This record gives sequence, C-alpha cells and structure tokens, in this order.
Amino acid sequence: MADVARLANVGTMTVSRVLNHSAHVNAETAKRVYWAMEVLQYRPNEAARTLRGLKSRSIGVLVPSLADPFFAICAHSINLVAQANGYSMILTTSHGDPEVEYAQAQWMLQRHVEGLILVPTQSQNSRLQDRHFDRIPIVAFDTPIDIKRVDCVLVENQEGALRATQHLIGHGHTNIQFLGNDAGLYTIQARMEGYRRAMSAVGLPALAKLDCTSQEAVTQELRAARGQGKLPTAFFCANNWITKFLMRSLFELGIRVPDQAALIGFDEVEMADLLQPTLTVVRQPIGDVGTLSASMLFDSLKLSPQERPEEGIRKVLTVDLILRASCGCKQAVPYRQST
Amino acid sequence: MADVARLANVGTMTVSRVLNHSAHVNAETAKRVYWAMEVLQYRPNEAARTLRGLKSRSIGVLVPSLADPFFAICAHSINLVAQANGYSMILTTSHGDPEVEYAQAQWMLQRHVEGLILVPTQSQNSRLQDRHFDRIPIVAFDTPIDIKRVDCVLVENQEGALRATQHLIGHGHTNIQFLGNDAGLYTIQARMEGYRRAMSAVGLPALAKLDCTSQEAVTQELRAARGQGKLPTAFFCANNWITKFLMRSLFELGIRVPDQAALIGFDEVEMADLLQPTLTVVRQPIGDVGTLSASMLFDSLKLSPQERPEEGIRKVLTVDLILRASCGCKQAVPYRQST
DNA sequence: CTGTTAGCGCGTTCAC
DNA sequence: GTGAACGCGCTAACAG
Repeated sequence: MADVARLANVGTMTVSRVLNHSAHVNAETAKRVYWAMEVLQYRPNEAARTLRGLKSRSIGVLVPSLADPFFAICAHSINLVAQANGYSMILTTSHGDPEVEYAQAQWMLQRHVEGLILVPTQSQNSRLQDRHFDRIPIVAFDTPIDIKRVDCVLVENQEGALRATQHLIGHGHTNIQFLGNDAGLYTIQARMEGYRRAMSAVGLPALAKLDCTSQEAVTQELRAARGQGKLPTAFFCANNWITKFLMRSLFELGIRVPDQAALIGFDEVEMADLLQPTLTVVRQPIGDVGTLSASMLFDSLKLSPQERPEEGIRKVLTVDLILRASCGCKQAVPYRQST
Repeated sequence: MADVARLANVGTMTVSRVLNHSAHVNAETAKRVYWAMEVLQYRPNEAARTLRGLKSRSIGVLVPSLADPFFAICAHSINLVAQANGYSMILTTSHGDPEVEYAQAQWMLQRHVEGLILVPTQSQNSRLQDRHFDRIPIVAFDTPIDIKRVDCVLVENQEGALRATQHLIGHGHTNIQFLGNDAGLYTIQARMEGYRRAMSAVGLPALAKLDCTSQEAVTQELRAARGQGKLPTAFFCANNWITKFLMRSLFELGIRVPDQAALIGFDEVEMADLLQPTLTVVRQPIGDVGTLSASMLFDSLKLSPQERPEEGIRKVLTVDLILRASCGCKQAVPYRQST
C-alpha cells in the first residue's frame, strides 16, 4: 500500500480512503491512485483489515454433513446470499458431534467470522452458550437451540408428520410404524411427536423404531417382523435416508408398495416421482431454509451489537404433503421442481 | 495476550512460545501460562498470525455449484481432509462463470488462503495464470486446466463413455444418441469423444444433442424426434442431470426402457438401483476425487515454494460401468453403496 | 480535501 | 531459559 501511495504521490491514508470510499477524495487524485493500484497490481490484505478490528467479511457455516443433499442445498443457498453481500463463507462439518461443533465454532471465532449459521447438534445445554459467542450473531436452522438470543429457522416438523400420518390413517391403515435413525435428534423427535399425536387422536397405538441407521438394519428388522407375521401395513419415514433404506429393503424382500405396505417419507428424495411406485413425501422448502437463515444473519449483521434484540426471531416454514402413489393414492401428481 | 503474560508473570514472548511449542519453556512457567490462558479464556487471534506473514491455516475451494450432489460430496471429502489437518475451508461457487471464478479466487487470495482446490470453468486461457496465483499451490479436479504447475485429478471420461457406448452397441443398437447440456464443458467434450470413438470404430454415425439444459428441452426434443419417426433406440447421457431429465421425459412420453429406448448415464444417481428399470451408469469414484485432491494440496503445502515442482501431477481415476437394466441387460446387479 | 501518528495482536530478532 | 522492541498492512483519530 505504501508503494501505491508513493507511486501516486499521496499518503497511504488517501489510498485507504479511495479503497473504501470512506471520504471524498479529489477526482484527479483518486484517478492517480487507481492507476497506481493497477500498475502495481495491488490487492488489499484482508488479514490486516480484520486485525485492525474491522469486519472480516466472512461468516461461518456449520452443518452435520455435506454428503446429505438437504444440508448441501442449504449451504448452497447460504453461499448465494453471502456472495451477494460480498462475504466469504467458511464451511465445515460437525458430524453431529457436540464436541466437534464446539471446537469448530471456536475455531471460526478465532478467525473472526462476523456471524455463524449452524445446525445445532443438540438443542439443549449447547456449549455455544459460552461468553465468547455473545460477540457475534448466530442463526440456527433445522434444529432449534436453547439460547434466547439466537434466531431459528425451522420447518413444520410435527405438523407435517401429523398430516402424513393422518393421511395414512385415512387410507384405512391401523398398523403404522414410525421409522427413525437417531432418538437424540430434534427433527426425529418432533416428527415422531406429530406421528404420535395423529395416532393417539384416533386411539391407535404408536409404534416407533428408532435404530434404522443402515440399509442392513432396516432389512433385518423387516425380515424379522415378517417372520413373526407382524409386518406393519404402513410406514412413516422420518427423513430421506430412512426413506431410501426402506424402499430398498421393501424391494429386496419383494414387499409390494403400496399394496402390502404403504409409505410416506419426510423430505423429498431425488427421483421420487419416477420410482415405482412414486413416492409420497412431506416436502420441506430446502432452498428457503438456507436463504432465510442467511438473510436473517445479514440482517443482524447490519445492527450494532447494542441494538441486537434480547430474544431471537423464530421462523417456522410450512411443509407440503406431496401425494403420489406410495401412500396408496391412485392418481399421479404432475412433476414439480423441488428446492 | 499481554494480559495472559501479565497474569502469568512472564513476557508475551513466553506465551507465544508455549502456544506454538516453538521452543523449550520451563515446565513450571508453561504451567502458569496455561493456567492464565484458561482463567482469561484466552484465544489466539488468527488474523494477527496471518498478518504476521505466517500461514493462514485455510484453503479455498471453488466449485460450480453445491446443489449438484457430485460437487457437494467432493466438497465434503475435501473438508474431511482439511479438518484432519487443522485447516479451515473457505468454500464458494463459480456457477461455471470464468469471471466469477476469477473474482472469487482473487478474493480468496486476499484472504491469504494457503492453497486452492477448484473445478476450472474453462480448461484453456484460464485467468488463473495470473502472477498472483503463483504464490500458492492449486489443484484442479473434474476439469483440467492449462497451467503446467497445477495438479489435476480427473476420471476416465473418454474411456468410460467409450465402454458404455460399446456396451450399447453390443446390445445391437445402431442408432445411439449422445446427450449433453453444454458443449463448452470439458467433461462433456471428453465423454462425447469417447462416444464418438466407439461409434466410428464400428462405422456408426455419431449423433450428438448438446442443448439438454432443462427437463422441458429434453421432452421437447424427444417429442419432435418421435414425431418424425426418428427416435434413437439408445441414449448415452453425459451427466447425472441429463440422465434425470431423460428418465422423466421418457416416462412422461410413455416410452418404455429399455425396450423402446435403452440408456446409460455417466455418474451415479441416487436410487438408480430402485428405478424401473434400474439404471446402468458409468460410476466415478466421487469421494476419492475429493479426498485425493485435498491430499495432493496438503502435500504441496508441506513443500516450500522453491521445492515445488515445475510440472503438476495428473491423476486419472478409473470408472466402473455398473450394469443394471436400463441398457438392456437382464440380470440385476446387487446394490453397492455409492460414493 | 489530504497527510501524520498510533496501534490492532502476534512472532521474529536480538539482547539479557 | 526469558524479555523488549520492532513491524506485518491497515485505518480511526486527529491535525493541516
């Protein structure tokens, strides 16, 4: 920068002003500065700016996994917003581990991210309550977090599961099983609660299986149930992984859908409209979740620390029950682009 | 840091030494320092370290899109390697636009990333040849780049397409169409070349359609071809998007696969083994592409700028033809986990 | 409108 | 084995 100043016959301060448009500079002078910057191929050093106590123009994003299309698309949307605001996105994964989450979040703080967007690994007793994190705005999505000031973006988990279950009941099913892969996950719990409410509302027993953690586990379970003649006539899958597992298992065991077993999944899966049968799902607005989270973060970033509200905003996005054939419905519904 | 030093009754330098294990410090003293750091909840400032001319412990990753499962999974693998090395990953998208790519790469440089992993938007005349970028190691994946020094991680595009086309020919097809969505993309070109070679080797005419950019476009095209009675009897889809488009179009138009039209796609798609018919594809080792790219970058990072080779390494990963039913093969092949 | 001074937090170079 | 001073590149505060 000193070189630029020298070449342009000005002080470093003038260069700084030109760069940041922070004050009026004589047009002539500015021109010389621009010229000098061009000649010297000068690029400002972000690290120095950050150190100077200013903004780092970066945000941190922390998701369980990028291999999950849901989180990948959220990250994609967030990045779009960040890009539009001229910010960088530091992205990393927690693998659902609170320790990793904490360590990574800490690490991002040291990097001076101005804000954090994350999928909390646990909704309660989060270690992110630490004093340190008070400096920056945080947005949680997919899963809430018990820190008052944090904004949350969620979807209608209970409501969606309830409607799906009711739909299955409407098809005459009484033996409907809920399939989850992790009893500790908020989304699983919320969706299970919706399922439970729908079942008990009509006096049906709730039947939950929460260890569907792999293709094999699901196949095994199904095989066992069938062996005992206790195969449910309908399933509700708590997320897209389980839906995929179940579809494969059903196929492998030659169980016809929806005749022998109906199913509805939570979260759209690719090609759901091309499978045989086509898949009925509760669709969440994936792209909106990411976009909204990012927008809310940047809104907070515009506020000074003092004027940030005590209590965070909590948005709950609506979900849609996309009726196709796996639930037992006859009519096909025309294809609509997801996300 | 000064506070820590004061509380521990030492100089700032000693604190620094303890932090970086850069020199022997009396065990007693070190203990006091650790204690003080704990009490004050001290965290080193990465920006200052970076400014001081040291390493930023971050890498930049630049992909066309995170909404594409292929790139998302690559990013995931890269992140895993970065995490293992204690590095942050700054991730952003180029949308396939060379201008955006250049701007974003530049921006990452200003952030002092130590290295760059990217999917080049164009393999020739890349603006990344700029002097600036000589400071850091670069790894290109999926698409090569015409800069001698950069490492590349590719897959057998030509070979895979060739084998797939040969397979279709083996099924007796003579009217096989190649479907692409962007004639400017390296991967499309390479796969088309493989297709072309296979066709011309047996004296068959190459038939390429390169504007399959949307669901509608594909359906339109198919409808038109059928109207003229010139529907190909087999298709080779250059990537997973096109495969999905084609499958839907075929389904919508009621064209039976593989009886009326056979197809093979490049790159695995989710649930390919559950579609009717199951999908024959050329599978690329997605996870390996990301992992290898990241490993190569970190290998370069271990070298000093002087000892970095003039010429980059070029790795080409093998692909597999996964035979299922859409090509016309009868036997089902058991499910194997992708990625 | 423009230049000068000072210091952000760290690590390196030199003394002790 | 340890501490003091300098400077990385930048900008907020104050002169001029």
